Amino acid sequence: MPGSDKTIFHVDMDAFFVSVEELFDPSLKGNAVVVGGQRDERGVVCAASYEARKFGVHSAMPLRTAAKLCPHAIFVDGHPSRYREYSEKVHKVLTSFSPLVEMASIDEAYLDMTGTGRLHGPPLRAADSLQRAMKSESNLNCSIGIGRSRLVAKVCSAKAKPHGVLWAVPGQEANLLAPLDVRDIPGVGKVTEHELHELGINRVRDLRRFSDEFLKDRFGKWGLALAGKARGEDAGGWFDTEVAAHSDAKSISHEHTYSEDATRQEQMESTLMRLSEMVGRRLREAGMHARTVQLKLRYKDFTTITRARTMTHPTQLDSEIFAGVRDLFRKNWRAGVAVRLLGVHVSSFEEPQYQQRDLLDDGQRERWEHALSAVDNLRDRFGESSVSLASGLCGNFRERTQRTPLGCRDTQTRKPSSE
DNA sequence: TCTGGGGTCCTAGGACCC
DNA sequence: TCTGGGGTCCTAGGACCC
Repeated sequence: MPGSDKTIFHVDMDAFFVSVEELFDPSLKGNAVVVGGQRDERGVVCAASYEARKFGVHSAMPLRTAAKLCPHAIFVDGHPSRYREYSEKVHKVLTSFSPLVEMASIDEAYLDMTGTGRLHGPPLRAADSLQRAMKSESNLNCSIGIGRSRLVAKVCSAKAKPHGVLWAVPGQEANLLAPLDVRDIPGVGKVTEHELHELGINRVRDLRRFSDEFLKDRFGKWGLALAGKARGEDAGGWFDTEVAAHSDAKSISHEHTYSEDATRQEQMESTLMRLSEMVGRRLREAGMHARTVQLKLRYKDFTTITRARTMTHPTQLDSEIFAGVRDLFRKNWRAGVAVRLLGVHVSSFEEPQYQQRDLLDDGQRERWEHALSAVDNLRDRFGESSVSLASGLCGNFRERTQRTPLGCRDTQTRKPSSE
């Protein structure tokens, strides 16, 4: 009988965003609640309470659709900092059960519980203790799936919701998966589901009619993984089941969808400036430097393009990120066509090589990075509007900055200086 | 029903080099 | 000069997840 001898827990918080919001406003409890924005806004549902789900509301659905399906729902804006705060509490509870905890996202985690029997008892008892500890220490409910692979554990936690526990007994994985819809396999989305249906594959058991070779030819590398998943294996087979602390980020991005499509170049470039500042700040906080900057541009009709540029040296400076995306924007925006969304994305993180190149230039760069970090700190302590950078100081563009009462910026980019 | 924002991973093609 | 093959880097797009 194949399989690892590991015991993996997948812990998934129940309606996480909604539950956190309820802690801050108990009057929400028991009601249909939609987190993500107001009922008439351009946006989608971030999370819905179980009461709202009864009316067909689910995440990623347009807010306006949710409002039609469930008119009595209470619409609440999201609060990312609250979710991060509670995510840390969750993480703390989990690490008291196993040293091997991998946060897979803000509200779910894998635990390697192998060999914890003497401390926590058999899997079901350990899961029960964990749920109780979670409730008493974070005030939140969670569901737990238990299996010999991450995949099986995750499928089980989904089936256990809400506030349940499901254990896939070793050796029974394939039988447990067989009757499930292929869509229940993590990684099978709308498109893959459709392609599988065309082959007559609707349930996981149908996958067994096809050889690994056939699935590989048809779906590439993914097909092979899929064949394994039907047996309950992780992507690299039974021996790939590792739970590891989270690896470093590979990209950082910020994007903005206008409440009304934009058509003015100055307006869009000021948005790109703001997004560049947000990205630069994240880089400085993480102590990272990026070599590739990318612009994302979505037109009114939803057609979307991305344009990237890789530089010779990595940066964390707002001005260099902005100079890159502004140039990409000017070269690629079809002038006059209304724009719905703009995004700034950086990747290819590398250590800067200060000594290697032009010493003068890089000495100046390093001083600028320190100066900007200092600005970040001041803004943290005294508010966003406490520091503004004078014209010309930010690099090869001039700006005049005004702040609205909300603290939002309206930056006008004027005549660029010579480049 | 009129479609967010933050990520990860994969594929495919072209440039370039040996 | 009629024309291989492998490797790496880069770009663009897309599927998928929460």
